[in-house]
Amino acid sequence: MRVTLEDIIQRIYFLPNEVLEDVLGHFQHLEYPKNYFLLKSGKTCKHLWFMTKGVARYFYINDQGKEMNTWFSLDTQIITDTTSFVKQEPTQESIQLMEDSEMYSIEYTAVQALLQKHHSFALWYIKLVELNYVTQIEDRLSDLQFLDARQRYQKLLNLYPNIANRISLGNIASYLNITQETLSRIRADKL
Amino acid sequence: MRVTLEDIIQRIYFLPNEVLEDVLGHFQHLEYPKNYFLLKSGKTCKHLWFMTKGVARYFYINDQGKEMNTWFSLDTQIITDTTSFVKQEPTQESIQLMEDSEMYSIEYTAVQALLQKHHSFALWYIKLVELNYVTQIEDRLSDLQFLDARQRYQKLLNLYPNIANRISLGNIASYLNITQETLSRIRADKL
DNA sequence: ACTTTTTTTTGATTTACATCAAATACTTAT
DNA sequence: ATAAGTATTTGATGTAAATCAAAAAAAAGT
Repeated sequence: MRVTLEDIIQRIYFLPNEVLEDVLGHFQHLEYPKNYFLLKSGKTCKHLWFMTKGVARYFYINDQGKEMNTWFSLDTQIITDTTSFVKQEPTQESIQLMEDSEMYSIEYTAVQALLQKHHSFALWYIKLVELNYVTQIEDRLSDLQFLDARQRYQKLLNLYPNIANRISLGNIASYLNITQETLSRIRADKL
Repeated sequence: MRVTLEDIIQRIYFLPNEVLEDVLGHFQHLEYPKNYFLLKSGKTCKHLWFMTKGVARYFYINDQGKEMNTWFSLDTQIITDTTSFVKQEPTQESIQLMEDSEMYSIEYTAVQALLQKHHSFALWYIKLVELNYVTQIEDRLSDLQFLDARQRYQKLLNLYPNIANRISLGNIASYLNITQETLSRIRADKL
C-alpha cells in the first residue's frame, strides 16, 4: 500500500481539515532521476522534501577533495539540510539521489507563511523538528562517540537490513567514517 | 550588566506583552550548589533550564563504568536533555553542575500548556529548538566527524577561551572524546 | 607545614584503523 | 562474448590515539 502525503502529515501531528487543505496546497509532487542533486554545496536549502520512494545521500567534500557522506534517507523520510534551512544560509553540504526517487516538496517561504497563519501548523512543525531532526541527529552523534566501526555498521544494518543492496560499500564506509578497505574487512569478518 | 530572563526570552523571538507576562509567570528562579544534579540517569527530563551563571556538564556512564562527558553549558545557555524532554522518556544521561550556579526553570507541562494557549509562544519555541538544539548538535556532530583531537581542542578553546580554568583536564578530554593523557600531550605540544 | 588525595604529566607499549599498492570480482557497453 | 570501467577484496606497512604504569605537581584536609 502506498502512503499518501496526507497520511505522512497527519501522522506527525493532527491538523484540522481546513488547515490541512491549505497545507496540502503548498506541496508539489516531484519525480527525479538517479544522481539528481536536490541541493548543491554553496546554495541555501529552500525546501523541505518528503520522500516517498528512493534513496538520497548527504555529503561534504573535505580538504583532500574526498566526498564524505553524512547521512542517508531511504524511502519514507524527510529530507532537508536542517542548519541551512532554518538559518537560510548557504551550506557546504550536497544532497544527491542514488536511485530514481519520488517526493513531495514545500518551500521555505510557504512554511514560514503557514507558521504565521495557523497556530496548529506551528504545533505540527514543532513535532516535525523534535522528532525528525533532534532525535535523529542526537542518535547519530552518540553512535560516533561511543561505538567503534563494527558496532556502527551493525547498527546501520539493523536499521536498514537491505542497505547493502541499495548503497555501494564505498558510500556506506564513508557514512560510517571509515575507509572502504576497513568496511570490506568488517564484512569478511577479518577484523 | 546582568541579563534578565525577559531579555533572554525576547532575544529568541519577540513575544507580545500579554504573552510574555504569562510565560514569565511559569519560570522559577533557582540557585544550586556545585556538584548538584539537575538530571540523573534513569529519570525523565521534566525541565528546561535557562542558566545565567555557572557551569554544567552532561555525561553518560559507558560499558566500562567510565563517565563520558557529552556537553558543557557555560554561563548563559539553555540546558535540557533534548531527547528525553521532547519524548518524555527516561534518559541515560546525567546533568551535573560544576560550579555554584543560577538559573531559571520551566516545566514540561507548562511549556505544553503555553504552546497550546499562545500561537506566538509556539513560534518562539520553534526558534528555540532550531537555534539551540539543532544548530548546536549538528555543529558538534561535524566536529567529531571531520576534526582530529587537536583541532577539536582548538575549537573548544576558541569558543571558551578560559575553559581550562573552570573545567579540569580530565573532564575536557572526556568531552573531546580523547584520554586525559592525550589532551595533556596536546597541551604540552608533544603530539 | 605536613599528610592525603586528586589531578596532570611522562614514558613504553598496544591497538584500531588509515594508507598505499595490487589483485580480483563485478558491471556496463560494444 | 569481450573489453573497459568500476567496485571490492587482500596484503603490507604506517600512525593517531588508547592503554598501562608510574612519577610529578597541585589541591584539600588535618
